[in-house]
Parts: sequence; structure tokens; C-alpha cells
Amino acid sequence: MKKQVKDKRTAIMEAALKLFTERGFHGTSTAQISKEAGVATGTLFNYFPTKEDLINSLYFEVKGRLSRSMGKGIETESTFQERLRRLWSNSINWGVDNQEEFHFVGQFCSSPYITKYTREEVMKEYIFLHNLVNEGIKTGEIKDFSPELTIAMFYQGSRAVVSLILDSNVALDKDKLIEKGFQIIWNGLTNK
Amino acid sequence: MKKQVKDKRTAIMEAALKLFTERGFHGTSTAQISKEAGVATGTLFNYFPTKEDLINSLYFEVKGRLSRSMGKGIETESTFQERLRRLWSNSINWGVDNQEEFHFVGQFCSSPYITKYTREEVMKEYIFLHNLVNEGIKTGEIKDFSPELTIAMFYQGSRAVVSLILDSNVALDKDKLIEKGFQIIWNGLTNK
DNA sequence: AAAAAAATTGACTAATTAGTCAATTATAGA
DNA sequence: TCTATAATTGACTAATTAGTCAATTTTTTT
Repeated sequence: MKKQVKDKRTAIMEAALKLFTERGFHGTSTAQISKEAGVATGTLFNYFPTKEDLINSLYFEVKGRLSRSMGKGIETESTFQERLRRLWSNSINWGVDNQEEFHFVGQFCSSPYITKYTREEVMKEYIFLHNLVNEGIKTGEIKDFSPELTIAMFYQGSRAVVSLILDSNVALDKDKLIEKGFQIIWNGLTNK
Repeated sequence: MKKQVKDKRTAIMEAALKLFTERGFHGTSTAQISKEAGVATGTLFNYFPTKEDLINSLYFEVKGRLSRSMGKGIETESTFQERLRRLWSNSINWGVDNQEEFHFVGQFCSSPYITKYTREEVMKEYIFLHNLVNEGIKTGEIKDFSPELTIAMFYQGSRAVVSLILDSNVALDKDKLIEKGFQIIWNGLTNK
């Protein structure tokens, strides 16, 4: 008895996420995805006209989830530093709690299958990050490096910490590592 | 008239680098690689028993080139800060000057085609980096975060700067960006 | 120069691919 | 209930795939 499929579109995306991450884009056939999702091969093409559409939709969806996780609760923080720290820990915790998504993004963010259009649409979901950084620069809380540089260092830094936590086989203190990473970024962006 | 192929193995690797980066691993056929390299399909399998062997050899080779570029000239620098700065600019300049390699590494560093063995062999090429960081920690020049965290933040930070330089369509001052990036990392790792 | 060894070739194969479409089943509106 | 519309199915196809191997060419050794 197959597990009941509530929403076939979702089932297809979940199957694709798993298989693309495991075996790559062309390494995964549409037949495999359909089978894993519990639908017929034709059904996949009802929801996604091509395999490339599927991975682009998936990429957009996953990056959207990340951006929403990142922003969770920042409005409750009172200082700029606390807001940035929250953003930092949110990012890292998302990666640790959603390994499949984390690796998927890492594998496909610079892959040729993701179109320029998708990349641009994804960018729009991260405007709040730009706003926050600009605010910090304006109030002088962080130094005036270019906002793009600041964001890129912040984002890649957070990915570095997630990889470190995931790759490590010894049980290390996750929260301590998150805080240490934040110290590096915060000290780097401010300058006492 | 085909351009003369001095070394077929090299030609195959160069072709594979270009095509894998452009179209992904399974998106590139061995026939395409052979054609691009100017050899017969059978020749490829003389040098690399399987397609997976080819990409693993290529990954090892490219990461090796990066590590050698990174280390270039550090022995001539007199202070720890200058050695780290040199490492930083070497990394970034390598990425900017070798875009294909840079994107290849980004695309395949967390891909399922690269074996655990290859990853471990690659790691060995970066021991000098660990040594340098440990030296800096021991002499107190940088703060005692874990060496792994330090290296991960440093490496991902340098990749962030390369991406920023490559993605930017406006002509921005590369050297200024490299120096700004270094300030962030240096301020982050020390704490005045 | 002749013989032996090594490198190179490309036609070939069995398996797999993304995507189609006519037929079937499920859903919704009257 | 009956009808119309929408969703789902899976057998099918033309193209492509990684890898093989007997024959040929090139290089090395004597």
C-alpha cells in the first residue's frame, strides 16, 4: 500500500528534490521521479512542461523557503545586532534542519540548468536582507563596505558553518559554533 | 585543420572541464568530450576507465591547481598578516583568472559524482593552510576560533568575493574589493 | 630495418532517455 | 443522475547513452 499522495505536484517536487540532490539533474530520469512520487510518467509533464521547468520551480521554491526561514522573528528583536544575529542563526539552523534543501541549493546555485529568469525571481525574495544591511550602514552600526559584499560574505559564511556542522563526525556544540561564526562576521563588519 | 594535440590526456581533461561546467556531468556525453578534445571515443576510456573516473581526476587536478596558486609567494611575506593577505588575494585572483575552474569547483564540490576518496586526497593538498592558521592561533595573531571554522569562513569568503567580481556587470575596482573583503575577514578573525 | 609493444580508432550494442498522446478515470455542475 | 471538463495513465518512440573490442596505426626496442 503506497503512502497516500495528497497533492501530486508536491509529491513530484519532493521526489525531485531528493533524487536531484542524490544523483544530479541529468543523473535522475523523469521516470525515476514519477516512480518515487507515486504517479505516472505523464503526470509529471502535466505539472511541469519540461524537466528543466521542474528543477527551476523547485529551486525557486526551496530558495523561497530559505528566505522565509531567515526572516522569521527578526521583527521581535530590538537591536540591529540582535536582528543580524537572528538572521545568522536562522540561516544556519535551516541548513542543518533541511540538509536535502541545503545541499540542493549548494549543488544547483551555479548550475547551468537554473535560468537567469529564475535567479532574478529568487533575488526579489531577498530584498529584505538588502534593506536590513542598508539600514545598518546608514545608522553606522556596521561599516560601509558595499552592501553586496556584506551580504555575500554573510551568506557564504553561514553556509560555511552549516557545512562544518554537517561534515563533522564528532558531536560538536552547534550553538557554540553558530555564535563563534557570528562573532567573526560581526567583528568583521563592525570595527571596534 | 585541427589544432595540434600535444597530450591527449590533457586535451580530454580540458574538454571535460569546459563541457561539465557548461552542461553538467550527465548533461555531457563522453562522445561530446572526445569530439571536443579531438580524439576518438575509445581513447577517452584508455585514459579514464569510466566517466566518473574522469570527473574525479579533473576535480583533483583543479583543486590541486587552486592550492598551488593559493600558496604562491607566501614564503616571501614577512608578517603573518601579510601571508594571510597574500593567500586571500591569490585565491580570489585564481578564481577571477580561471572562471571555468572556479565554476567547476563550485558546481561539483558537493556533487554526488565526487567520491569520498577524492575529497580526502584533495584535503591533503591543503594541509599548509591548516598549518598557517594553527601558527597564527599559537602566536596569538588571530583569535582561537576552531581552525576548521577559520578556514571555512576564509575559503567561502574568498569565493564570495570572486562571485561578486564575476557577476558584477559594472566595472568595479577588483583590487579594492579584494582588500575590503580581507578587512572583513581580518577584523573578524582578530579582535582589536 | 624488422619485430614487438603500445596507443588510437570508430563502428557497434544493449540500455536508457525526455517527452507524447489516445484512452481511461475522477471530479464538478446542472 | 447525466454531462462536460479536467486529471491521470502508461505504452510508445526516436534519439542518445556509456562503454567495448577487433582492427589499424604509431612508437619503441632490438
